[in-house]
Amino acid sequence: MPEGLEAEIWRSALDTLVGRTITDVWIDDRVADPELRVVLPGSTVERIERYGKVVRIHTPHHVLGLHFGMTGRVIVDGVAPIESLEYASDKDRSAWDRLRLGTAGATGTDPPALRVNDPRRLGRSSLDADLDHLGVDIFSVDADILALALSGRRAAIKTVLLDQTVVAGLGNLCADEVLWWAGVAPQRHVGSLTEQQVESIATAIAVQLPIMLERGGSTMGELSPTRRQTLGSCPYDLAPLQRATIGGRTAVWCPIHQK
DNA sequence: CCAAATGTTTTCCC
DNA sequence: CGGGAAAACATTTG
Repeated sequence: MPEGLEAEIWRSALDTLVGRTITDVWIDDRVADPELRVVLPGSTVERIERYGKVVRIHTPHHVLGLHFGMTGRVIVDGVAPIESLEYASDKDRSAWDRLRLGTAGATGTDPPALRVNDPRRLGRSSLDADLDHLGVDIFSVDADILALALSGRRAAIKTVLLDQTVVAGLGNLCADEVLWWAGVAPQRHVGSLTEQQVESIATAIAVQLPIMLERGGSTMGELSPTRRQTLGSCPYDLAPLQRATIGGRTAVWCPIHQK
């Protein structure tokens, strides 16, 4: 579930922690840096930042980076800003918690201020990780920047858009959604795209992602999870949607208007 | 039992 | 060192 849009929703929700002092740190050492429990207690949350799919919690001397893998979710003061459809039968199983932070101040001690819950354990919590390897953030894309980021790449556009070193924050759902709006087929190789097509992709990123964010995240596009799964008809021209594996991920697209 | 799942990372080959 | 493809990772759900 978590793509850049979900990370942004969680960043926003985590703003409530700013100014609080971290008192308790509990982590699953398999997916979190053990140093966290040494350096975080006693430090104050200064600000919350997001870059790509990573949420960063700044304290005076360290930055706690949260990456959510495929199934990570955030619970703030006992409330989940996003309710995942996946694993919905038992979503609050505490055995799936990978990180818990308790804070002094605002709320009592009972629900941890922050829980990261991740059944599949593909997410990671890191300390002072750098972002150098990431490409342009999804909310900073324009046509020129995208053209530059794509230059030198030859693989299918869908694959390249998912590469976090090219554009940081696009996941499988948003990538398909963007290409659907841009009218570009996912298997098209980057080198074969016209300037106009690259521009359309940049526009789709700039226009549609904020709309999806407002609606609640990467599952709120025209190619909804239901439509993807049932392979219904294209909402634009009613042609039957197609599905294939591209770059190791499931791609869904309209064979008529996506060229 | 099998396939698939919203994401990286690693490995191997050019 | 870089691009690309495929496998690996871990766990649950349908």
